[in-house]
Amino acid sequence: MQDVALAAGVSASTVANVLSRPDIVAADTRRRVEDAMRAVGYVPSGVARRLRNRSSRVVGSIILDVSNPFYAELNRGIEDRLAETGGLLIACSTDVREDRERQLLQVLEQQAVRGIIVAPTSPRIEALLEVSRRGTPVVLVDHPRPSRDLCAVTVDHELGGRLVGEHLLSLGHTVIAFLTGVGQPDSVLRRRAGLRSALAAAGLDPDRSLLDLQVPVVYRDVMGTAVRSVEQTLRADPRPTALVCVNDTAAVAVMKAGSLVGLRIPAELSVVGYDDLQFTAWLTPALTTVRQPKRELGLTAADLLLDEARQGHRHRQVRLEPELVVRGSTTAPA
Amino acid sequence: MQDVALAAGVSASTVANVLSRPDIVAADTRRRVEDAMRAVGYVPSGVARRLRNRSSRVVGSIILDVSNPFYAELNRGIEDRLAETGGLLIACSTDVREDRERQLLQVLEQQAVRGIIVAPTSPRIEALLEVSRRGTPVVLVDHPRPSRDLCAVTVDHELGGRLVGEHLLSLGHTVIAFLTGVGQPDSVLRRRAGLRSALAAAGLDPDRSLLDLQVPVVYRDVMGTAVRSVEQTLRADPRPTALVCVNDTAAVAVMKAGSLVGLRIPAELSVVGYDDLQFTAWLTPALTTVRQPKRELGLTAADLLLDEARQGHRHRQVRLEPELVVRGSTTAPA
DNA sequence: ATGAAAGCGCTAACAT
DNA sequence: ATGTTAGCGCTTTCAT
Repeated sequence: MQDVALAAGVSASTVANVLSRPDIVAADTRRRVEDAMRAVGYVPSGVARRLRNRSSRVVGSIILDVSNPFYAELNRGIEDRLAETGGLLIACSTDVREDRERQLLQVLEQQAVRGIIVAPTSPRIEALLEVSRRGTPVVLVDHPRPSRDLCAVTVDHELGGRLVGEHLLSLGHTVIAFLTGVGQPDSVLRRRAGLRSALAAAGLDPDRSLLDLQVPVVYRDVMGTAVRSVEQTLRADPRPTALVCVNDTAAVAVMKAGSLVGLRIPAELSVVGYDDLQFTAWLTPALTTVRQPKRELGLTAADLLLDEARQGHRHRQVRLEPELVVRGSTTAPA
Repeated sequence: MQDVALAAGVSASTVANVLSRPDIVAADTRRRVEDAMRAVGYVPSGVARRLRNRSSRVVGSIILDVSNPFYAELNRGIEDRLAETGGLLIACSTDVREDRERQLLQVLEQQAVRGIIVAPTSPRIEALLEVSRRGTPVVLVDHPRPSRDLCAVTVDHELGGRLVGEHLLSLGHTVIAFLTGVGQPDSVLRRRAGLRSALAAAGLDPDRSLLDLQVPVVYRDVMGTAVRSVEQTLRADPRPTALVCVNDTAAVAVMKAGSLVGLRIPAELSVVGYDDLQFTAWLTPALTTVRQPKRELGLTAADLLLDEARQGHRHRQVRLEPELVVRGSTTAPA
């Protein structure tokens, strides 16, 4: 900055003024300074600026895994909203490790980011509350127990489950399997509750008509896991005519497993996913699933975060609605 | 920091020493200071530290689209490598807009990040060279014309094309269609060159045995685009017996389009993708494709970037090899 | 072993 | 309209 000032024959503060309040600088002085900047190859120090100003344009997000399509789209929503006002996103993955979440939280707080958007690995949010209390806004995404002291966006997973239940009931299914891994997060439990409530509302006994299939997922052998799941479904008595999967990836694996064991889908078994990843529309049969408003989740989270800077901000809890997408993988039972 | 010093009954510099050189502080003083930090709820200012130190733990990446699985995995590789030394990633998307790339580059440089990893939108890299010259290391990913003045990682796309060609030839295909959008990047041109060289090596005339199918992609109607592509393939004379697609997503769409028009794949048409996204293994038929070393690309880029800080660093150009993955979507022509 | 002091690059109140 | 000046929170000599 000093160099620029020298080259332009003005003081450093005039250079500063050209940067932050160009209107108060005389037009030709401004031009001289701008030329000098270019000549010198001057790059303003965002770091020094922030030390002075307190304000940062960078927001952090801490989510499970940036390479998971669901979170990738979520992040994309955040990024798009931030970009509208020149903001940037630091996207970090935890791999569901609580220690990593804590570490990332700490680093981001020290970076003095504008705020942090977190899809928490655990329901315990004390650490998040502390960060928020110290002055770095925190927004929760898809967390089970929204706190009055934090903004939050969630998806109504119970509705998601209910929509699936109602759809299958309307097709005539009365025995349904619900395929999950072991030790599922709250969102899955809610979905299950929604599914059961739909069955109950139709006069069925959820304990008899909903079969819980908890399968330990072997990551090196997803296909093997899927085949076992399908076999287990077919062996059950009474045999389920529909299989509701914990997410689209699982559903795709299950459909493949079905074709491996010679099962016709949907004729012999209807399959339902969750998330609505893009390619599921292009499978054969195309997947019936529940669309999560992934991008909207990110947009809303960013909105809430940006609003924290406003005078008189009040924490809000927003709930978004998922949407049933009926395609070819479900049909009436044989 | 002053508060902590007061609470611990020491000077600010002792607090600073506890932070950056704990060993030179007397054990019990250190304990007193650490207690005070906790009591006060002290969070060191990463910003001030960087203004003093020059060093940042944050790396930026500028890629096409974080929600594209290919780039998501690339970023994941970068993030994983950085995490090993406490580094963080700011992941940004350009949507192939050059102005956005320029803007992001500028913001990241001002943030004084440790370095920037870029998958450039265009072959013109002057701006990148300038940033690098001014002191922010830049690493190129998958850029066509590696510069001697920048580190770079690329995938040997020509090899990728050749592998596909050799595979199809070995199955007995002699008329092959190559499906791309219009105005393809250099990487696709190289793949095409590899494909042609394989045909030539087998004694075929590439101009006759390779049919270029450039289809304008309508993003709102990917399926329509796919159907038109398949129809165009089938109408060509001589009729191609294999369709090589620009990427896995296109290949999946094409397979779906095939099933819509009653085409049996691979019996009547072999289909090949590119990238090896996870779910392609679970399609029916599973997709024959070329695996790009997505995560390795990220790991290597991060390695190169971190190495820039080393005394005596020399810019390097690393080329990674793709790998043919043969699955069910290709077979001998009827 | 600890503290005093200077300064990283910038901004904004105040003075000219 | 422009310049002077006093920090923002930290690190790092250099004294003590």
